[in-house]
Amino acid sequence: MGIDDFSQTGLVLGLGLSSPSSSAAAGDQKSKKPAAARKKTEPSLTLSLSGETFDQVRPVRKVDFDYNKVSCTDRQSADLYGQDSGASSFSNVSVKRERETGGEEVEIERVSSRASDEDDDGSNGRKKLRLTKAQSALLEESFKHHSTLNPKQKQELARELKLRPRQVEVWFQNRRARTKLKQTEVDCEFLKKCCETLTDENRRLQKELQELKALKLAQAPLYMQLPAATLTMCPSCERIGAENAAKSPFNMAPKPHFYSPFTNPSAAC
DNA sequence: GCGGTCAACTGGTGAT
DNA sequence: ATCACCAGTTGACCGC
Repeated sequence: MGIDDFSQTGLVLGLGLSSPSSSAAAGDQKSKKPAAARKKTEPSLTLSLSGETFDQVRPVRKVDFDYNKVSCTDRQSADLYGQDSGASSFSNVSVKRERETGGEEVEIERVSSRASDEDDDGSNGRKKLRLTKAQSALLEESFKHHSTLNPKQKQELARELKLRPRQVEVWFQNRRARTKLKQTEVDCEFLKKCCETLTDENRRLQKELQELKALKLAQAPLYMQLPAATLTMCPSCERIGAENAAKSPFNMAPKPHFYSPFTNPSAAC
């Protein structure tokens, strides 16, 4: 008996938790204490018309009691609400989703021996929810308009998508994280390029500096080409130094006047 | 089998 | 105290 067979009955068999509070969705709003909230809830088995009890579906935690609802959605709503509203949250049946060539998604039921084993010891690994294309599209569309949701928007979106508000909240959190990561990668690339550009510029300027130094050295008087250690500053050279500076090919700041120990300082001054 | 993706979780933090 | 958000992590699933 496959999902389709279930679906054709128009009934939903739900294994979940009945919260003492108004609804699981409302309890989920208090996201800071999900574990505690779950511990307060009671496992329940529900049978209802399809599409009525999606908000009872709870995520699976490895150490938590299996409070997943066992439900099947009808084929008409499979495209939008196909998986999490039931199929992907099966506690004893895992559902493999395959994409047909036309892009339409099909759900293939298969028995999971692991899930069966988990049933034996009462524990369960969490099942992977895959949002349908329609659900993702709607979430993306909503994300375009506002990257964060207020509680009302969250409730409304969850109702539209037939997901729990917590799932919508998680999707937005992860979506923001992905956006941020993507932006970080873009920034990183940009900074890399900046770094390369600056490195090239630095290299070019260093080279230019070397050339200017070489040029300056070539055009400097003989005494200026002598090592600095062999030069002594003339104590009374202000005027002459300034003149020399004015004659400098680089015409920079006035240079102090140096004289060679090999020349006569008094003659120079 | 392995790596990537992503829903879901945990623990921390700041705002109210 | 409660809530929303975030960073980091986990685990299921999928394609190769």
